[in-house]
Amino acid sequence: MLRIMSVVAQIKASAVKAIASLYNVELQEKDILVNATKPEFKGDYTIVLFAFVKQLKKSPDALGNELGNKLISENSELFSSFNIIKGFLNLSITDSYWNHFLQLQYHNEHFGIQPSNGKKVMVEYSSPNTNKPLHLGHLRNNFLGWSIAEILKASGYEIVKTCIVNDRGIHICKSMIAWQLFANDATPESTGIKGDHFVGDYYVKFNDEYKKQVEALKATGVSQDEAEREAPIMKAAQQMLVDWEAGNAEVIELWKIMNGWVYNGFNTTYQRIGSNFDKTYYESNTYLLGKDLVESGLQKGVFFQQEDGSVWIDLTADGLDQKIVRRKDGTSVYITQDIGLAEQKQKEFGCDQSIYVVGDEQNYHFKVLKLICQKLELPSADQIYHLSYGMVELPTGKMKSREGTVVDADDLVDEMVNIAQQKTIELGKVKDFTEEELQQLYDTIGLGALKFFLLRVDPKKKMIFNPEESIDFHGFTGPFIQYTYARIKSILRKSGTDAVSAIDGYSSSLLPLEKELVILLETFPSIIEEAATEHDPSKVSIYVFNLAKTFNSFYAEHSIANAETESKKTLRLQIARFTAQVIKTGMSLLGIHVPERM
RNA sequence: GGUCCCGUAGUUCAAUGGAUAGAAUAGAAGUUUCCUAAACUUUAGAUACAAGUUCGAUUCUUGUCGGGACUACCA
Repeated sequence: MLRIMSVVAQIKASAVKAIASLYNVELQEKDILVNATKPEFKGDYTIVLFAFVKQLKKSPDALGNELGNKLISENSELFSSFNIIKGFLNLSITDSYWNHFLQLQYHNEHFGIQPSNGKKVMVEYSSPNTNKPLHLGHLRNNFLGWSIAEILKASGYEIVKTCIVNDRGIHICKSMIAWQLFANDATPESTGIKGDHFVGDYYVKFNDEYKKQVEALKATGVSQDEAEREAPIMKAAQQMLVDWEAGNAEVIELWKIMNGWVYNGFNTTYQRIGSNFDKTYYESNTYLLGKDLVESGLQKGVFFQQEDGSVWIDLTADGLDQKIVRRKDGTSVYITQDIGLAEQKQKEFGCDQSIYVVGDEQNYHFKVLKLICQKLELPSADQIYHLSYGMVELPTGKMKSREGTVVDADDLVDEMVNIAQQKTIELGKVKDFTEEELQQLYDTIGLGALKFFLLRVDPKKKMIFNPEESIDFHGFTGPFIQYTYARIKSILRKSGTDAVSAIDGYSSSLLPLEKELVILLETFPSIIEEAATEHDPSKVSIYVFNLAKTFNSFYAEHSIANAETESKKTLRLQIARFTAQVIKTGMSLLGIHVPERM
């Protein structure tokens, strides 16, 4: 595939060359700051001169003039003119360059997609517990994981998507106990309740009953602590965990049945939101991993043993605390499992990087995990990358299941799809669609709105979701971009896309909005690159929105089908087709579909 | 107590140390004989506070005030 250097890269390269020949000074391309020129000034791209004024011992104006003249004389096919304002060298790119670029790329369906670079990256995301259904936080996690995987794929990496299911532990036993006590053999089938919700309901029932028992005990005069320890239902759950670990057949059987219900529910949700994994790990299989590493760590002197037999690592020299890695009863803890799992993944897939999409509440955990792996000199150590994302919060603060303020994933998806349906019917533009096509359209729009809402924000930052106000379908939203796409496709259908052909000579001049669009389109590959290196899908979201917005202005200002001349019509059709292509690719990097009509 | 993160229009979000801090939404005023008005155009509105570094600070440093996370022999 033909790879063209981006305009910005060309500007940097030619500036380095010009400065070398003018002043005999060797600069690096990264030393040269090139920005898009602000709209109030003439030009397309701007070189900021201050950075090397001192080094070259020139006044900004003199430097700008000499550099500007040199650039134009050496690169006449690229630069048409320049001006200098207060230390900023504004460069205009020739229309013929933009035309040439457009002719080369407008029909390229893989524009922005890099060929394989031979490297493999693992992305772990979702990581649900099997005692309750998925919620809004899981959605952000899933969409981020999916999008990062797509963005890295587009950057040339091979991707392995994994999920670790937390399917064992006291919380699962709580649901199981409550089911035994209160269900009277009810099942998701008998009640018609989705499996994960069904099991989640018993988890809630457990907590209700537990609370009652604690209160009852306290009424008899025991302390809060003791009541919490002695509540019969809690003791039953703890006993069940012991039985599970001992392999008690009856308990294991029930555990399998209830987890099966939950997996059915999860699968429905994953399918609905378009998420999947290449490999799913289950903690019931991995929780014993890492034990042997504790032994070797002890021998290497990385870990130390306390008198009670528990094993620790001292990270105080690294500014962290002491951390336990094996309990006194010999069982391993969460972090030990994670060390073992990291090694397991490494052996199984041999990836160059392993990305964990996990909330920022676990920043400390991953810092410790990486550090321990490094101290143990494990091959997996340097591949660990924690893609830490902020929590989704309500205006009132954190979502709390105990207070019933959790926004359920299935409910939210349903709500979004319903709104999409309602608005589509109101507008009445697709009355000829079949029922199946309509359902698909509602899903596309509803999920598009939801995914875009969660992916338009910098992943590192926490974000606020207000359940009182539904997610918007206007403005900086998924449906806005989908609508722009559908509009373009409509134009192309009416004109016949095959009619688009090369225009004569690359000489036709571009109107401001035409040029703005071509310039934006040209930056798409570098946006993907930036999103990949920063692990930040919001870069793509913002870009695609700006592209759609610019196209809509263009569309309102200039007619495509009834353009002034035939060559203008061809040019605009090419721009429109190219824009649609980039919107489609960009949205696919976010896991969002675009409709042909809406 | 310790470690870390965050304070930008009424609200939700942008801004690799660069020009007059961008958008969206809510507000005000407009646009439909013509390619989809889920659109377009115009308008008003913000860097918590105080010092410092710099030609230049939302961005870097320090302090103050406010908010949050983590600091489990839970996962």
